[in-house]
Amino acid sequence: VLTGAAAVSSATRVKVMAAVEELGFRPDPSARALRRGYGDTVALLVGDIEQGVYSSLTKHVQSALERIGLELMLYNLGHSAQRLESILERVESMRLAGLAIATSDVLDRQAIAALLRRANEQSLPVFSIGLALDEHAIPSIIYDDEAATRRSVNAILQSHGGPVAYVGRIAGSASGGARYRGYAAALADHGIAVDEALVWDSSFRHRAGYDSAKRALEEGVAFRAIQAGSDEIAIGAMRAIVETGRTIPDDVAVVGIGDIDVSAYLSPPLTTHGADPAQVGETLVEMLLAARNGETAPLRTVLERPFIRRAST
Amino acid sequence: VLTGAAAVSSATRVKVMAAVEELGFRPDPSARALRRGYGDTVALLVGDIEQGVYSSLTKHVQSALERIGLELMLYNLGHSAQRLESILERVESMRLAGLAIATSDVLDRQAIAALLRRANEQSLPVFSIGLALDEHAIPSIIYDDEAATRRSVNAILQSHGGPVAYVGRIAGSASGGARYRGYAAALADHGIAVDEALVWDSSFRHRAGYDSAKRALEEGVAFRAIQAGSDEIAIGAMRAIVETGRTIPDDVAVVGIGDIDVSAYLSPPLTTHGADPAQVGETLVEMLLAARNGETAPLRTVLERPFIRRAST
DNA sequence: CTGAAAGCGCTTACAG
DNA sequence: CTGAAAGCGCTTACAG
Repeated sequence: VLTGAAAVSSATRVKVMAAVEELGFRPDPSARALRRGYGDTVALLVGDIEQGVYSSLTKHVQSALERIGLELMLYNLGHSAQRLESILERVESMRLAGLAIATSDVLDRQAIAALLRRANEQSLPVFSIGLALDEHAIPSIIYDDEAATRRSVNAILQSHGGPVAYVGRIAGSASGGARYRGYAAALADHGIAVDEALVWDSSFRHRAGYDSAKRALEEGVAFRAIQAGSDEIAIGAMRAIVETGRTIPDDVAVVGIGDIDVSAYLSPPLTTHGADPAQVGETLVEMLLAARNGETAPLRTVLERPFIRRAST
Repeated sequence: VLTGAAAVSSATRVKVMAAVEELGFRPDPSARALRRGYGDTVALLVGDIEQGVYSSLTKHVQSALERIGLELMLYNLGHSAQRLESILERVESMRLAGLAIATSDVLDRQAIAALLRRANEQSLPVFSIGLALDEHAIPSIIYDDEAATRRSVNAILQSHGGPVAYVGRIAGSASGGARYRGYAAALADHGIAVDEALVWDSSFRHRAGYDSAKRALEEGVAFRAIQAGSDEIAIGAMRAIVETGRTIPDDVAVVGIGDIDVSAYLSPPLTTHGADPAQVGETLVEMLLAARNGETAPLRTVLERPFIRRAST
């Protein structure tokens, strides 16, 4: 009766359901997982739960999963490829209902191979959030980051002029790369060549944005605006700008990407590109349900980022 | 050999271990949980994963658990008592290795009763982080928030004078309450009575701090400094202060509590009280190990918050 | 010290 | 349509 798999008379069904109600019967998840081969927990591997974009993603994914009766097991990658391998190994014996990897880090061949092995050998549904892995037949939910920064850098060039610097062309970050390409494309739209002195690598954290901008300012590099690779980077850069006696946006305009909670409450509030974690959670759930029913979900879902103009530009 | 429970000759042990190595044998977690009655996953229930203090806590708890071979299952309470009940019900059948509740919300009798039932009936180790439940025999890891705000408000009164306002005496929040008591105690230390016009309730979010401060400023309430109930609240209040043309700290000094990542990169950087999530993770693991071995861990662990002075005071 | 049996709570085929 | 058996992969007692 409970699995709905067998033909049962409605009289029996009613009796069974009454007993379920009376006894408060709940199928045992461990026993069910043991017998079925898969349970009701989904592993979510995030780049860094301390970053605003990942914590809000986690919140929405968890509540979306909960709505269809699934549990969320959380792993923090800490942007380490080595940790990914060890987590995949741990997870191997776990009879998961699904695995979602949410990181902007480019995965090396080995890591992708490990993911694919897991997906195929165990017929475990694997999904990617933020990183396009659809070429590897892994359904992916991504943002069009290149279009986003291209749009904002074009807007800055028109309203404030140049030069525009880019902070956060993070080595080994896919979204860092896409965001940088959008920046370069916007410059090309205006017939401007990329000046390597105005492109600064960094990690995704506040400190990285602060350090990059501080160094450039101290070295006397001239720029009218900054497009950052994340809101955290932008916030760090803003601090460096203010600390060295400059004003935002009059001396330097700043644009982030991600729209974390705090961005609207900075002084000045940060112009940025929004995200839609609730939509990501919904899409992931749809993909899980499709995989469960043996249907094919679209391999690539692309979400647009709304451009949010605030006083930092 | 693997459980270490039986007497085995060393020759056999070696042969078994060799086979384990060769075959890459890993005990099946579902089967083990089914037979033992408990598995290797710990449920962590957090107040709101989007708040910086909870995301860094989650990160450190996960990595501490991982070190002793445990998995973390995450639930977001969203500061809702109703959600707590439904999560406890879900979790009932899950054969958990432990359950940790991390929220600053005061739990009502019913919720505490549900927690205790779970702990006793199923002999499930239950722990509390941030909320003192040691009176109910639930081991608790807490910060001395009252001492923290008492110290900072005393420091402000000496360096900047008064009046000092308090934002975030959150209805139904234990830490909001403790932090408010510290504020009131510091005023008493200076022979000052609490002025209800200077105490503003709010939730823990940026918007709440912004709204409270904005309203007070527009109504012409005079104050020289603000002690906030969290860093997020402080950030919201800072925005309202700057927006209405005042300067921090010259017109209004601001102190937060929690030391979230962004606080050091604000303009001006926020004076606040630190946290030690790594220590919380370690302590939780010790408590879990003690419970597993039938030992008694201390029922109450109190962590001190370091006072971090930055330019907002 | 070794080996085999019982049983955790389910689901899935199968006999009636 | 109903009922009972087999088996998922372990751990724990028990017989030898």
